Amino acid sequence: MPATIRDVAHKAGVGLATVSRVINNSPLVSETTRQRVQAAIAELHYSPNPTARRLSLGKTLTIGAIVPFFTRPSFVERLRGVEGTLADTAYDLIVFNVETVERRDRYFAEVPRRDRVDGLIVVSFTPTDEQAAVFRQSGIPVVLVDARHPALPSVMEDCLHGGQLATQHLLNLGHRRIGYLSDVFDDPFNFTSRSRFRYEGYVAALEAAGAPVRADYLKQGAHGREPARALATELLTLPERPTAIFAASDTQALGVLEAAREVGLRVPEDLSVVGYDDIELAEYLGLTTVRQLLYESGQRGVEILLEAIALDVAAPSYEALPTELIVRRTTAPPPTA
Amino acid sequence: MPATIRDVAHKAGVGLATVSRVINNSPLVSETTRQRVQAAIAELHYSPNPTARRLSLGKTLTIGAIVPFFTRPSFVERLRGVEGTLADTAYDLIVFNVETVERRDRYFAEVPRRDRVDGLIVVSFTPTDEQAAVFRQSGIPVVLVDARHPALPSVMEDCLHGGQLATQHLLNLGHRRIGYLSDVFDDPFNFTSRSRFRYEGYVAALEAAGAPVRADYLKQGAHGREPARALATELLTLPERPTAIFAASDTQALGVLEAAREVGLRVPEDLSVVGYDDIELAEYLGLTTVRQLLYESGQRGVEILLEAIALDVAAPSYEALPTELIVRRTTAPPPTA
DNA sequence: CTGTTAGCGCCTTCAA
DNA sequence: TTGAAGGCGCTAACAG
Repeated sequence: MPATIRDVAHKAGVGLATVSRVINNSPLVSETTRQRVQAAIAELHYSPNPTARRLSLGKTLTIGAIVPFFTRPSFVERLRGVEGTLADTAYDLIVFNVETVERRDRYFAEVPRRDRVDGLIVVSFTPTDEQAAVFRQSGIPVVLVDARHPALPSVMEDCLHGGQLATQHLLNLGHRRIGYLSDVFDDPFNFTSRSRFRYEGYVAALEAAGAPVRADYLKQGAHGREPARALATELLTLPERPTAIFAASDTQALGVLEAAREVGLRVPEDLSVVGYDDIELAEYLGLTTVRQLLYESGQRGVEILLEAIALDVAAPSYEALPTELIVRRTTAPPPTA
Repeated sequence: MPATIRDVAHKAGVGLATVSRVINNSPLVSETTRQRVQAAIAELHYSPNPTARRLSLGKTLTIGAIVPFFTRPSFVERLRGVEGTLADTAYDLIVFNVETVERRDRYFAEVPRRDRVDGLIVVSFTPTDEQAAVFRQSGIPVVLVDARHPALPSVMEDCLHGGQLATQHLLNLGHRRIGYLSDVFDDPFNFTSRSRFRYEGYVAALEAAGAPVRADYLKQGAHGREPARALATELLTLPERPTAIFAASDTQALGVLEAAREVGLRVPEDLSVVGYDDIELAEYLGLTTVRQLLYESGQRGVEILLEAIALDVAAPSYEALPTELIVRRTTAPPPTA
């Protein structure tokens, strides 16, 4: 049985309210009584009961995070940013891991409640308009990280910028024939189609450099290494094959690497390859790639959330996070024809 | 402002207690009033305020997990087991990520409190005797996962078994000259020296098979791929080199693979290699390795914790989890001499 | 079976 | 500056 505020008040010979004031750093306490109270607090190892505090304040002092968090290392890294930022505040973090749609629907229905959390971070999931409406009606601020919705505050990497970075790097090396390989673009009305925006960055860079944007250099298929290998083989056996390939994910870049090996092309001498994501394997294999600010995305999400809580408004917004090019050993100038 | 129990009582024309009884499935309610109350609940979209519930019950309905959770994928997997198991209970999960000693000490001091959590899971950290004493005095059950302490309930992989598995596999393939490579054993009084117990399993398997345990086949050094590469080179340039090497971690196995390449040995034709951990790279490279039941360790930890909470006792215990051998492409019969 | 009442521990007016 | 008292929403005796 931990000591209560009453015990402290008793021991210090003051009223409950005074102890409360001391705990909350109210200036309305004389120095002498403050010290007396603090002595009593120390003696009793007192610390206020969080639950009672929450009930009395009408706040949960808790932030929820709904995350598909074990499916990919990148999600974990974002969550790390959330936790790390929250650790220095008075808020607890409750984690809701989503791996199935049932789980997701359940959490979406049960978690966004005033009496459950003071705010909610949703990572890597683009809500439908209905789901967004539910979030808004919950009365608590909800911030999207690595996703975007017009009705909600969102933090997301700048895919267009990432695509530009990668392409510009190849352009700078002297490449003009650059292929793009990705999974099929999502619905054009989906604001979070990453590969689509990466492609737009690719196109923008090419056009700015006056390089041709060739339809036969765009290959799309299912996600994964194997499909990417097949697509890359098509690219590499073209009459006029590209001298560089930008893959929309590292996984797909691995497929490109395999295809190059099979076709007998050396990387980077004969073919340059750029990936996207900077997964663990990328470093091991020396893959040039684009890295997102994962930790920072979680951090910014929390910052925006805490601000929304403090101001009691959660205006829709969109914040783009910059990306970073990691140059390793799979890119070089094109073969001198 | 969500509806309160009072609103429901009012609308249903009953007393507060009756609503409470309905919420908590008490049999002491007539079917008719129960239905009336439930109708009111539905109409008002009522759901009980968790904070008030906690205060009244004197329980937090919350479990804490202290995890070094972003430093390695395996920790995340264990945490996943914790979350998944808790998801089907009434408990919330608060996550405390530890990446620095300051953070650890702070969490160890602040988190184990009755009014904060009902129970605590500590992952992959072996407490000192003092820390264990603090846990015990906190009055809440604390369960160790992937660690062990004589004063606390613990769940940990059976390292000895893992070492045996790996060695037996090599023995079965016909190897007799098997090297062991690991980081330096921890203090012998540390119950969680994994590489030490893996070595003991290795020795046990060799002895059971009547194979020699040679001192020159045991190499230890700093953790990491590079040191392992150096150690493996020593092993492979021995006058009578081993035909197989068991590395205490996949990372170190990667170093062995590199060393083999440098020395001009083919894997698995000339040299078999077994790792430990089954990291992501292991699958990519086809490394034969030992996999632990990571998810299950978190799950068991929670089960033990919930039981301790229910029974209000947390007797020290130790539960060993089995390990699994994953045979891939780095092991084969030894070269026929 | 059901309603009334007294807390759970803390914060916050309102008086003094 | 300080203390007393009411209330946050719910549960659990205790009477009826």
